[in-house]
Amino acid sequence: MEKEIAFLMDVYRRLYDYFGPRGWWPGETPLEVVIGAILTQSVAWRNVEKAIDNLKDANLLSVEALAVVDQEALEPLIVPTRYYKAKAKKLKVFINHLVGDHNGHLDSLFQGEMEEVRRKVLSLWGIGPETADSILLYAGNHPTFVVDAYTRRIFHRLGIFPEDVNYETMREYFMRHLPVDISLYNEYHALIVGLGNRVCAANKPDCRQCPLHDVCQKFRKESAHA
DNA sequence: GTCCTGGTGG
DNA sequence: CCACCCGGAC
Repeated sequence: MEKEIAFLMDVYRRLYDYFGPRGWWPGETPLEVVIGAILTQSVAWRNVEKAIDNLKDANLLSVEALAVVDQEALEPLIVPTRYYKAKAKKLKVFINHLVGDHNGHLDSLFQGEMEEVRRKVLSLWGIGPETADSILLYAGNHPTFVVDAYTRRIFHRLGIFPEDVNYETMREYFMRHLPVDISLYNEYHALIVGLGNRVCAANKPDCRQCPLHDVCQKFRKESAHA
């Protein structure tokens, strides 16, 4: 048990020393974080920025404006994020719940015991575990660990998870072995994403410049063959 | 052609 | 388990 804490904190320190603080989430307000978390599903963040700029230019970055805008009017603005019809619906579903059950206030939505809030957010159509945890951590200041496809890929290569590990198993691993710390969870996930899209790529990982190469099982195996 | 901070429905 | 949603950068 103590070994896992030491390992996870060593990985964290290496990533932090390599990248520095990432300053996440890249959104200016809690509402923007929520919108970004939905729009970034399976899409590069670069595309999300375009959509958020479009929403901002249309004066739609407020609960009041999003509450009255038609779903069909939302669609053309978020085309850069792919699946724009589905995502327009997801945004409306979230806003409708926020207005209907919380008088439009995110503070009210986030109030209460974390797992209770998480179940409530997860029950909304279009909000899966990664989006829910991103919203809870980065907009709601709840200490939940966000995991994603990068986390699975990186920690599988490190030798920690099987390739087909599910979301909840990964989340529980981090939350069981790390101290409950919002800032740590915030930065750790951001660093994992940084490594995932800059170094530990799906096809051609750049293992030579990876700050984790000497503790990586996959790297050791490939070296053993050389 | 590949990959990108997923989620739903069959 | 798999199809679908369905744009943009490299």
